[in-house]
Amino acid sequence: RVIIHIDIDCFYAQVETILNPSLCGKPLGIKQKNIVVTCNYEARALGVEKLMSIKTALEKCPSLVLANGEDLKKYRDMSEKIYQILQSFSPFVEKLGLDENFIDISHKINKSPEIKPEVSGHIFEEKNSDETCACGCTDRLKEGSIIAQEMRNQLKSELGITSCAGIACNKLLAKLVGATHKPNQQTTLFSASSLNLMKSLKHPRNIPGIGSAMNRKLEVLGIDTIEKLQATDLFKLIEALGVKTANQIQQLSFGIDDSHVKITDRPKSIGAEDGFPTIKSETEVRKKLKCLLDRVWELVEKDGRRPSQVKLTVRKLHATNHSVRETRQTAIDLTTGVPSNAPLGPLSENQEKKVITTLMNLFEKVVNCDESWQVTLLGISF
DNA sequence: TGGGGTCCT
DNA sequence: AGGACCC
Repeated sequence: RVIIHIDIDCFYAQVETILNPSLCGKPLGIKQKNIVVTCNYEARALGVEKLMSIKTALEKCPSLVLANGEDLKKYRDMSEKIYQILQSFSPFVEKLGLDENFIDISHKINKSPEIKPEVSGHIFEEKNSDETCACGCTDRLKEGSIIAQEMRNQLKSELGITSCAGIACNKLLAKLVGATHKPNQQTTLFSASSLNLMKSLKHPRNIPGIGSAMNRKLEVLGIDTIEKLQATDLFKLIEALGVKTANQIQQLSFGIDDSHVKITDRPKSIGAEDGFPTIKSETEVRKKLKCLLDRVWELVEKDGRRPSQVKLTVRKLHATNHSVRETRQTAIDLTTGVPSNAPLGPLSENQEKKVITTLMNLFEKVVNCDESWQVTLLGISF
């Protein structure tokens, strides 16, 4: 296969700069509540990092300009335009978050090209990559790099967006190799260098698919390098992680990933949440929920499908000083009064009343109304 | 630490 | 319903 991974450079910061060109060239951070969730390269040069607290960021970089990124609408809109452009190259596009996409272009690769393609962009380990694989994949990947370049050129010319691309024979390697030259560059991995790319990650935690929980289990086993993960006896790994996960992550450690690019279709859930210092009364909760419902209903209406379930998310300030999230879900019937096949419109008063009542009932299952409670986040999801 | 999502158990 | 993972 030939898989391309496209990753937009500091996505939120680019969108803000396109919407407000006067930000261009200035150190820019995108803030959500107390956190700089991402920032542009000017800010990074001055010491700002992703997920840093606003306080620390301003200490490091007093000239930092901040844009509020709590409402994701602008980013969703740009993400959709990016997706549409990539889809014009291949129907096999999978979104990961708002700013990353995998594209399978295997079917677009010329079986017998008249002229041998040259690579566009970087090659991973250029020096020792002069061998051409007997199966023909080297030329196929080179052709992939040309297509990736065309995709990135089009994102730049039509949207003004710069991006990175990785080109490889599977999703794992495409994503990893694309990150080796940033920003606004692309890198191709020929399969002979796969093991070297994996080893260059150093720590197993750097493999996508190995998160903090699995990493902790691996460290208990003394596995703290990719090579140790490769060399670990599979039965030992199965004992700790279960057969499926054990097999999967040991394969990943060798750069093997058979997972397919899964076409991103309509979302399985649509939600909105909001965090805040603290809420202590049910009237405040009701008000917050109404506000969230208006926000989420915009998205639901655009989607067009009639929700059949609602989920409430509540984050409580626990006595032990750290917070806990709980969810409650129930069926909901929003068809009463209208033909059940009628298009979804703006939220009627009846529907709003029904949803809010349902949500308040769910809320009472989460908080014990006799005792005092503090809520620091509410979320609605359909 | 934020405001989203997916899939598996 | 929660927990793991991703951004």
